[in-house]
Amino acid sequence: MDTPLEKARKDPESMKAKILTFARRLFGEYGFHGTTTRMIAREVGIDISTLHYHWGNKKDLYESVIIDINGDLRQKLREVEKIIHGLPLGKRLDISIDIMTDYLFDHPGISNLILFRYFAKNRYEGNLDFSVPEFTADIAYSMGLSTGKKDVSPEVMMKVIAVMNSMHNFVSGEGFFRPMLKIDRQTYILLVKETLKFIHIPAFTGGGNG
Amino acid sequence: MDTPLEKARKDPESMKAKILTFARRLFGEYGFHGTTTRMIAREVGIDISTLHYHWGNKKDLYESVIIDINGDLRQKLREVEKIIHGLPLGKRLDISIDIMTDYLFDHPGISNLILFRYFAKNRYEGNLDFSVPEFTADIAYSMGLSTGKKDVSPEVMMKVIAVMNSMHNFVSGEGFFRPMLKIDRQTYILLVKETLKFIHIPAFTGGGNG
DNA sequence: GGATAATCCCATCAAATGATTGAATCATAG
DNA sequence: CTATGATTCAATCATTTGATGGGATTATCC
Repeated sequence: MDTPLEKARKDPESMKAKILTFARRLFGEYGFHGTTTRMIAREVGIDISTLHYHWGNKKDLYESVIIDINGDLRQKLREVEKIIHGLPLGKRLDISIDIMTDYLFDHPGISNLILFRYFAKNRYEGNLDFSVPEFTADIAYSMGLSTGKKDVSPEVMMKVIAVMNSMHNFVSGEGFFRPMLKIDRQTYILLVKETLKFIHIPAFTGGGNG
Repeated sequence: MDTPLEKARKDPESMKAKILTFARRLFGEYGFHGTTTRMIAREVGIDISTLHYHWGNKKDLYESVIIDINGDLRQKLREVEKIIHGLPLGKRLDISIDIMTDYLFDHPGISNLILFRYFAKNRYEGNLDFSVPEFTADIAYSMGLSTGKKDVSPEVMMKVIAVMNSMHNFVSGEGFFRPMLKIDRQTYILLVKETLKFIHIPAFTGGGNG
């Protein structure tokens, strides 16, 4: 018995998948309360009742979106982990920043929704999310800041959070920062990578760059 | 002829000021669409009509909150600028991080609302905000990254944004990160300062710490 | 082809939400 | 005290919003 989310993943052309895609974008842009089921339905080009038919209520759809982006992010992090494995720390950071920045700019809903969950409350009951501590610990291990993926210290967790958040910030804040800087998208993405490397690499490599 | 905001500032005991205070907190926690006028009125302990009497419609109140936090932030930044003036860069960063972190933890609505404006869209028309580029340029000058407060390069603006955002992130994200790390508030604040210094000081001082 | 289930839309509902009206209350100057 | 204006609240409105029921349409299986 597949869940609606599993069905959607199996058939990306299905109505379920289409709704999920637009829901991700809109929830990411406007937040949970800022997005109406009618907005989502209108974007997809369907009736609200069709939306409810496929995904139940709004909260269920939202939670499916969250689970979905966590899945995507987990997969991408594993991919990056394989690529950088064994390289020196400076190089690991350099490559991770390049790959993850490109990926997040291509999938802005991920950064948007992650930040929303960090900073905004829902008026309805919030479900606990175990993905963030899991990811954070994994990255700490992958960066060589921890000897294992368990019992990572708060100090190290904070450093990893700082790195990840600065990426999400620039990706999700593009709509605000880019008009402010009056630069085009290509330049902005390049500048984001440069800035991230400028800020983070010295901290973890002791001033050197490799 | 005073605007409602000016009246509220003159008399912090007034109903206008009281409403503004609760509105700041709630808009910061739940965002524009996540906050209802009834939620604000209930917190203040008044009727919705009283709220509308003092502040007009919801959007006007929200914009007053934004102008208000910008004023507070501008004042605090000037204060910090005076304190760190003339010190070496590493020391300037060290002290700025201490003071601003304490200040923002004492006034969490500021970080919350700033981040909301960066990352979330409103369904209603967004008004341009000229405070952010202004503040950013001022900080760039204050950090010695720019020779003047005008014509600050995008590269430098990005670096300043990265520093400010990492502070706002930890302040605004306390409700998410602190339970995750299972540490008390005091420890968290200390850890935030340490992490911010660990990340940012090496980048701007070339590896040294003074 | 015909039965069956899945998918979709029109019409509609109930609750939530932003906002207003008009009457009551309070403060204060004359 | 009393008239005037400022402030507050109860009641109410119009719209938005989440959600559903029932019928139409389409796909699928036998």
